Amino acid sequence: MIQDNLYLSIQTRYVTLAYMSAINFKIEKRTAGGAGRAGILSTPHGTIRTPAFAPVGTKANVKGILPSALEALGAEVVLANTYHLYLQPGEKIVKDAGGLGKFMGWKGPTMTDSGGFQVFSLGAAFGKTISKFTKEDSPPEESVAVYDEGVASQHGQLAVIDDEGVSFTSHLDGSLHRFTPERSVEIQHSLGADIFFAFDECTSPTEPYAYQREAMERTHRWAERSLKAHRQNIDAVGKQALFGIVQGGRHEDLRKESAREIVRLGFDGVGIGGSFSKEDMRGALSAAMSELPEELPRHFLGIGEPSDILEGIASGMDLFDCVAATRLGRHGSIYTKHGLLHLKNEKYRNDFSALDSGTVISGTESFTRAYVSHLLRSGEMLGAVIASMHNVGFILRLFADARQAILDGRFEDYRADFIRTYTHG
RNA sequence: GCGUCGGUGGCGGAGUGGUCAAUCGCAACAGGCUGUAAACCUGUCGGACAUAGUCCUACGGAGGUUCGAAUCCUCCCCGACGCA
Repeated sequence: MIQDNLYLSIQTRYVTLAYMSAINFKIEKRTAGGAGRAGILSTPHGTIRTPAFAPVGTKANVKGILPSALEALGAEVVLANTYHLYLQPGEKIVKDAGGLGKFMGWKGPTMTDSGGFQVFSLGAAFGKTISKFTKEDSPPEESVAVYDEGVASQHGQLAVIDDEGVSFTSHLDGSLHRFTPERSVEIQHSLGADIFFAFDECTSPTEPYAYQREAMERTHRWAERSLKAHRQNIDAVGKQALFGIVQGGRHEDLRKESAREIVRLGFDGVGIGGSFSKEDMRGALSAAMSELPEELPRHFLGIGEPSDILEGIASGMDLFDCVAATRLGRHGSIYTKHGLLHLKNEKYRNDFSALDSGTVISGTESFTRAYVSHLLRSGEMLGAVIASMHNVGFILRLFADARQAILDGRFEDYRADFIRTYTHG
């Protein structure tokens, strides 16, 4: 431990001399015999106790949840999206408002994703069943297109990649736009989040190895260009930290290679990206982790569901973000310690029990399943609000409990207990 | 009382001689959702047989015309409107 701290301080000094990182990360405790850790991440807008969950607020709002409620639920950081804010209202508005946090009324730390994921979701995954996670048994060619033909480009997608960057067709009005790594950095400087990500290419798991390598190498070149663009803005360097993103699909050799390269480039932190099939996540993750230095904070992009979160924490991930909590809630499903539950189902119409008995979630204590079921059925937005709050609160509680378990030296027990109850409730 | 227009599956509402167990919307029932093109999407939705498919019962009621009727004719019941 003493050696670790010494190593850390040397690293910190080195980084300080070189770039004056806007953030500082300190590991407090590690899981016994495992890779997991609890730490403190200091940012210009406050500290984040890790492992931590960043509720996703794509368009500078966490759907259905006021910042004050978010704070009460225990959130310490939120993540917004470059692509969406660039299109609407435009990054200048956000900058003029005083930055993302001020604009949205959130006092704590913020993050922005680079728009890289949209290269995927509006590109390779466009109109297909592929998403952040892909099921092996649903081949993409059987997918149903749900997009507006008039908006789609002749490629059948809204984003087309070349080595220099990506051309986008706006999903809002069909207008043509272009992102490059430099442009993404420039926009994210305007958005002003404490932590932001390098522009990357997220690939579909259905792509062959050769393409996974090609995309990974492109992501690396983009990473280097992103860093260069960032460092040219001295003002931003002191206020914002830049995370590079590890890609490489499901291939462990690519994941290792990518992790080494992203680390070599000298980012303030590392994001693990990608679209997975359930089976591939663990292998890809552990391969990448094996190449990462302890002292860099690690963000597991787009994860996740409770079991995946615990898997990530056990593997040594520090930060997570995911739309599932809000989306599931908005669509009528809630997390409980016994698993996911569809509140719109008939059996909850007269279920006057708590949303998840025994789990106290700030602001939702007085609502019953029957009440929220009624609100959801009748299309009242309060139903979506309560369910979203509940889910975000549930996930934040999971993180808080997991963190405490790490500090208490009983993380694996906690994880096993949670999973047992959650999947066999 | 006379006249006109109507009565279709839980609701709204298409269909106006065969390709109709009947387009579509809503509701209902279930499923999906992991760096948000998502307050969204998908499936089922008369009954029976596990499915394909087959059979049964159905378009206010009863008759009739026809090879064949939700669709045409007659009478009856009900509704809206108009005239007395």
